[in-house]
Amino acid sequence: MSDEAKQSARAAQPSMQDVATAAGVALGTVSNVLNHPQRVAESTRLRVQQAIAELGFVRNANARSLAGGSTDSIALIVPDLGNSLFVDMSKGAQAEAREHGLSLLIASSADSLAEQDRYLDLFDEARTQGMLLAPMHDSRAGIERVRSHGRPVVLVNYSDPLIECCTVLMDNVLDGYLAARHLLSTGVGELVFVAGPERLQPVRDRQLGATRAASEAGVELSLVRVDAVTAAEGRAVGSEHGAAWAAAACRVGIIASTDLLALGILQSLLAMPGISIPGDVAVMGSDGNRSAWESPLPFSTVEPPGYRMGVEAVRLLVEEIAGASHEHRTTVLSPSILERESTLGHR
Amino acid sequence: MSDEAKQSARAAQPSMQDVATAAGVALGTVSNVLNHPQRVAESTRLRVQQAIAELGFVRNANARSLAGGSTDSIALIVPDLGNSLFVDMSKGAQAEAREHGLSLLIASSADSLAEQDRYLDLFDEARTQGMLLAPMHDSRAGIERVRSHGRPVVLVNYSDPLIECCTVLMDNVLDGYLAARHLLSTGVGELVFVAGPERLQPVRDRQLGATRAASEAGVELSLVRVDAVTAAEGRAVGSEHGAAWAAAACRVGIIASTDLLALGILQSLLAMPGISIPGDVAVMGSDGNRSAWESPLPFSTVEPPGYRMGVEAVRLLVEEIAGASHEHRTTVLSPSILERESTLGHR
DNA sequence: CTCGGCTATTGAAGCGCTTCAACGGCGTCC
DNA sequence: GGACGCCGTTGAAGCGCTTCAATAGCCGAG
Repeated sequence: MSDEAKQSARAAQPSMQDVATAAGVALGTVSNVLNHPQRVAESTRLRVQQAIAELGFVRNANARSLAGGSTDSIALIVPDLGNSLFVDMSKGAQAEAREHGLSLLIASSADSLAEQDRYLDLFDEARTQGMLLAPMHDSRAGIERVRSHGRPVVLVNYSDPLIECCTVLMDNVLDGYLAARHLLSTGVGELVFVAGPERLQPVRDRQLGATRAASEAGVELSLVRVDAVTAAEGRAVGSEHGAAWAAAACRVGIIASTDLLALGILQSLLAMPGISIPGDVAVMGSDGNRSAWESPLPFSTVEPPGYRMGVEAVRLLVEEIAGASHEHRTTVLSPSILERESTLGHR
Repeated sequence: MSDEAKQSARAAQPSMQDVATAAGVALGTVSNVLNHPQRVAESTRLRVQQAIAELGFVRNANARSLAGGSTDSIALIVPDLGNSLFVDMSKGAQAEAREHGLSLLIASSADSLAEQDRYLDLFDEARTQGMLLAPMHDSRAGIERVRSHGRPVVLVNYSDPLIECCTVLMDNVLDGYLAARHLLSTGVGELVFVAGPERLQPVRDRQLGATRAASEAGVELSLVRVDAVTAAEGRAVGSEHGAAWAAAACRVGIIASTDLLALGILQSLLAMPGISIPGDVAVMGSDGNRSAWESPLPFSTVEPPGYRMGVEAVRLLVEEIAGASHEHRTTVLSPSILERESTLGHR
């Protein structure tokens, strides 16, 4: 039997018909054993199950969903698994998917729009029940394409007012607001917001929140704009402005629009002699990206509710899949502040 | 047309037959347009393509692979996407998969054997070309099941001498060896290895390497064993032994068998007054897990070659898929040392 | 002893696609 | 001008499964 099993495996895998023949029953009975066991007499069921085991039969999911008309998987496409937000999100999504008896397939578009489109199409063709997408900028065409095929898409972490679908966001305005409030509470007299490219919506929102907090407190907030939210850009900013910040009349609070920027800024500031952190300059990140935490000095940041975003996104998707009368909704979750050495230790 | 498209999307998606009818050609011709365009006259091709666009036709990948007999995707199953090793691995695997025209599906078993089995079966039933598995301990049954169905599996990061298949490993003995050598080079006179549970092969190997380096240098290496490789256990170890380490006659070098342990140890040591790091005690991690880098003091560690492991694993898998005469191989890649403040700054 | 009403099983009709033998039209060559 | 070959196209036969109407077998009620 071992030989026999091995041989049949080497060649083509055994089909349901093979199982039926081996068990001396009809094809439909095998199907019933698998899908409606209560319809089958116990003796028959046992015989079929034994045949299945002996032949090493594996259901063909492709044929199954062809005949049955649907699959039980959903997909999550994220731009970068290196960002811990998306890892947390995938964990939440997976847990919630299993609650609903769905399997979650994860794909990373590696920050490439082309790759994102490839996966959208792949999952579209695979007839998944629906998709969760943490879209890149300019994803509209791909999203609309999938949606127009009747396949629901829930957006996560990024919204597009022109796309009409369920969305799960974190409150990036609050993110910036909390970051600024935290810095202000440590006694800084001046704020600097290091912004990324205009097109990055989360970054824009954080700026808005920070600005609001600053004006509420009557503190000046100045702006530094960079072309990319990377550690390298952060280092450049630090080198360029570090001396001026340290020389300011009052203590300066820096809000980096992402943790990678914060990392770079800290790296360069710490390399400059005579600047005390957080004495002269206090620095905050604002997206809780753990892969930026390889820092010479642990820095404060704002943590996004990644896990809950994943959970909520699956809930919305499941509702839309089931829903005859579904109305698109947007869920907004709040981030939380994470205080560390780059801002504390002084008043 | 917009209405029409929307309607057909709401209901069932259009099939190839629908396209054929719309374009006034036979079913087979549509298939040819999609799969062998050069066989079709240009005028016909254009007509068909237009019909496809108008109907919003999407190939059904399930039917396709049923009829065609194969898919073009492979899967990667990892225990935890929170560990940056597996994130790097998935990036490498994805890049290499695309080189070969394959799509990579990623699944996380969330450290649950049951979940790992679920995904093994899911991908088995989905008739993927093969799987990459970073197995959990005790995975043999599931792996053998999939392999016995004729579906190749490549193991990553963990080997099992009882399972006969291609494997990609990092050299954990070298990992421990490098860590110990690095500490010795900074002038420690005594080494401590903080080991995890016996059953964790990588941890055992690191201990072996560290032991070897210690004996080569004629330095004593003592052992502390913990039940789990977590930050909490690390803190417990630090609290228990910290004072003794600091009081030792010579400078002590601590090798934690994982970065999470190192993190915990550092957290507790730094909370104890009067201990200088790396003056009295130097601490190293040894698996380069970036999610443990939220450390009060950046620590040295050994970085695994995650990306290259992903690439190599896909290569082996592709070879086995293609290979009539395939011989199982094991590729071993070397880690590299990462020096930071927890060990440097003193001689 | 018959018949209605069960339950367990069967067989066939698709699901949407790929593949391939067969076909028809047309230009070529002798 | 007829035979030949070629290219573009067709139609049908599956791929492995689900579903469902139809059937067979069985029991108890009449």
